[in-house]
Amino acid sequence: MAPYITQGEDELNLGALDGILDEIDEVEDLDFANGLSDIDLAEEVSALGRGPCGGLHFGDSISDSHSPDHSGSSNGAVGTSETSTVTTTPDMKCKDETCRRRGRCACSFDLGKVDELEKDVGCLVPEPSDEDEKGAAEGSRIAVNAREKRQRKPPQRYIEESSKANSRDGHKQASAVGKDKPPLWRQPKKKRTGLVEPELEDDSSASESENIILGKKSTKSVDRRKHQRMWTVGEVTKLVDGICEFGVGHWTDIKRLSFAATAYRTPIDLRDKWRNLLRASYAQKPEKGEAEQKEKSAGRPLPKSLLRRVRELAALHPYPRKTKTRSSFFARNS
DNA sequence: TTTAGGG
DNA sequence: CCCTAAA
Repeated sequence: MAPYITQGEDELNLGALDGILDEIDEVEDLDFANGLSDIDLAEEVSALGRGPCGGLHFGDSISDSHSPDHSGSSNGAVGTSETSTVTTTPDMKCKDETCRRRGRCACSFDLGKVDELEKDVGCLVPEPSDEDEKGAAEGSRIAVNAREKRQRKPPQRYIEESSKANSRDGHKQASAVGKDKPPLWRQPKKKRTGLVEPELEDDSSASESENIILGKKSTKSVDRRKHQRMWTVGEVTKLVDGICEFGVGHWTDIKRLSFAATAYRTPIDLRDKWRNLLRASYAQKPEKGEAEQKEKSAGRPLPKSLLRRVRELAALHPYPRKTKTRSSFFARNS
């Protein structure tokens, strides 16, 4: 094969690699979905099965099965049928928001639009995206290459950051350069790991690859984005699902359930992603022009269903919890 | 400790 | 994504 990447690379390859890296992640995800890793596939299926916040869920307790706290009531009990659902829910831990949120579940468009949903689903599972196909083809080859490279790649981490940090702020970042503290951005302390944390997805592939991009010749434009893990549709789906289930706040709960298997992606990340999603959704909502939408979608095409759900949730609550609508609670009580 | 907001 | 302030 062609010696794609060798040791003595220059900025030339860096540029190409940059674009490639992006695809690598996708490829990885795809591979998993193809059957290499059941977990990812399961996630996709689960998310899809539920569709819009528990619209069609079958009894698949694939990944959500382990919900000790909520006693699996969130397993689609919401959208199952607008009738009982919570009959056997012994408000063991239902404080107020959680219970209420679950009951309401802003997604009301699902049932009426099953047809559309089905279409979206169909295009989502089998072939995530037309782009991916291309990426998969040359991505697989690259993946191997990249893997080899990252293996022998020295632990060269934030050399530049140290000097920069020193010059800039010199907060506590400077300490974590290359000494004892490994560059683990967010070491999963396994502290509150009540449930098993397989960490199977924690292949340091993406993280390491990122390093390559941050070559020293990157000048000084890489301050905070040490590593950027790309959010795939599956992740976003899960995120939206979790938000729909537990509510907009409660990132911890969402992380514990929907993202229990995902080592990275701390609650804060979830929140950030949600914010970005809101931005995207809001930017796209008023615009009916297809041209602009197309451009936006070009980067990271989100399934229509996903966007719809985001819009729904966004419409329900701006970003942070609104007024909590506590008035309604009181009104009902009195 | 978690959430919210800003960079 | 990272950091900081407030609950």
